[in-house]
Amino acid sequence: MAQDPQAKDSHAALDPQGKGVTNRSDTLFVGSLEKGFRVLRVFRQAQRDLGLRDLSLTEIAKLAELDKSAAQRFTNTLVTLGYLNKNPRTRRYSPAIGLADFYYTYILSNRIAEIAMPRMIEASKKFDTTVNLCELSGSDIVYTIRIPHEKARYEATVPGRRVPAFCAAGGVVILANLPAVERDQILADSSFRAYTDHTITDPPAVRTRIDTAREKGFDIGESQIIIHELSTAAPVFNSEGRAVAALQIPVYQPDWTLERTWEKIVPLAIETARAISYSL
Amino acid sequence: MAQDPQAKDSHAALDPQGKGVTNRSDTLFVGSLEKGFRVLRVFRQAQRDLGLRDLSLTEIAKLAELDKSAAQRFTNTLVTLGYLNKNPRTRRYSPAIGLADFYYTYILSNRIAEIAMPRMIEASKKFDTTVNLCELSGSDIVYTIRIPHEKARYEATVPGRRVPAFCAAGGVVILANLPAVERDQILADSSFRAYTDHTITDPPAVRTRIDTAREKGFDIGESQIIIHELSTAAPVFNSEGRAVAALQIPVYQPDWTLERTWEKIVPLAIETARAISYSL
DNA sequence: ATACAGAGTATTGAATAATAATACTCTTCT
DNA sequence: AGAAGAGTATTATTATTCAATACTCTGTAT
Repeated sequence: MAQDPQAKDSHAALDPQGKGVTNRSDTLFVGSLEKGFRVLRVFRQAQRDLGLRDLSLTEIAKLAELDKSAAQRFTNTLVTLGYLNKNPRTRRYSPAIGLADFYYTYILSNRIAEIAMPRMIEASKKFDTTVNLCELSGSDIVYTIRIPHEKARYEATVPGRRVPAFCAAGGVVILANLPAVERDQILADSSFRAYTDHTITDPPAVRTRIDTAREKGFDIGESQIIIHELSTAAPVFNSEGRAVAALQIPVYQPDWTLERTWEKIVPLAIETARAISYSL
Repeated sequence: MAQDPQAKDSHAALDPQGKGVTNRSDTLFVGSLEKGFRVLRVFRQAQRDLGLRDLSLTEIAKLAELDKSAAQRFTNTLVTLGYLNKNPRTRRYSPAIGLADFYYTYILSNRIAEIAMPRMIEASKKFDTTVNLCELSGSDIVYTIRIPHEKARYEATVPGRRVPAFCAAGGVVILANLPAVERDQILADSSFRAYTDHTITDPPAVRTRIDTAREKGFDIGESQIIIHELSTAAPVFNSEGRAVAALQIPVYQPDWTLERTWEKIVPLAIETARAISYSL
């Protein structure tokens, strides 16, 4: 099941276009810190593009665009801090368990996730489906909470996954309910790359999809990222009426038809999203 | 349900007692990188101890033991990189979605988690229970994969959570199957703090519990970390026979009695852990 | 077996880039 | 309205990061 032609999760610029914030060349920008993070990021890239679970020093240096000495210093530091493992036999580096701390820190600071969690668990039991929460990050969405039920492809079940907002149902419903300027900016920053043969990448078609999602209050993506996946999403609003997240429920053909999805899943997604919104 | 007297997740030294690896004072240790991470870690501590979801610059400076200038530089850098949010109104900082990337990176590099995931999903459906995978990190265990079913306390459902190995069922079964020297070292590093009135903290009693777990091949903790929780765990071994993880299933009294847990949950945990082990 | 290439590790002087002090501005509370 | 506290911007100083280099190890090929 499921196919996705080594589709790179978009990633690139997390940079939250500085609200008067300092930029990369300021004296207040600590370059060493960025280099350290660059080393960590390289592992995600290597996984995606090369299918590698670990990396040698020279590979890290190459991918992170650091010289050998710098790579040496940063890997050593990261190992000492518990964020990278070093296999003493192979001398290769891999991500370490310490990295999980950051996700925990983020999620625990996230009121939306906290409020959503019990409702998502409940919703997932209704039809034994996966239920996800996602939010916007640059022009991607990131899955923050996942209640997995289907045995989908591994990456598709892990929180922290990034996919382009324009083609993911969760992204579409968030974009649909954002102020126009923000939406336009994000679409301008998006590269409309296809994940499957069915991915809607034509900009006018993408806009139509978004407009429809705004009118109807939900979106269904058919094989947009994973083939045979019907991805239903509804927006979550905070108390100021801003679309801050999306509740997304994927189901798979042929177990689920489009009709049954409309009938059962759409109302569940909308209702759950609404319940979360009311509590925010 | 559930109580836990503001029990600090232990955290402290991630430091994987350097295997000939450089230490903190080497020229190969980049201090700026550590300071940056110290700022991020402070948020977890603040959550735990102060219940704060966001922090002011001065609070960060105090907690991270940095002067105001340093705090300023590091927060600015982290905001630019997308790892902290800054609320322009309140000027307070909070963890940002970018942090979720690291968990994803780690989990995708983790063969055990990948193999465990589908079996855990299956197992969770058997009795509609939560199923977790955890591994050792210093003297803690960290939950790496969680399939939540019960509406337990929020923190208890989030991957990345840390609890002391000595009192968590998952920790006990891992410790039980580690080489004696390693086990002794970890116990020596542990601070036997109680989470509940029922937590077994007496060192000889802890050792007895561990020995029993080794003999029987599983452990059940009764209200060890959360009251009314019956926590069942079984060890996962890699192909060299090393205990690399634990499969843990929590159920709650009075829905579940100790007897039914023995009868239903223990075999499920053991069987699932074994199935994972065979595939490693 | 031996030699060679490639990769990883350790050391060091140089200077860049991080630092800490300080002055300035804004906010908030009395 | 004024004062205190917090956040921001700027600067000279020097400690810390840096990159070059030499050394050691590992594994492969001859």
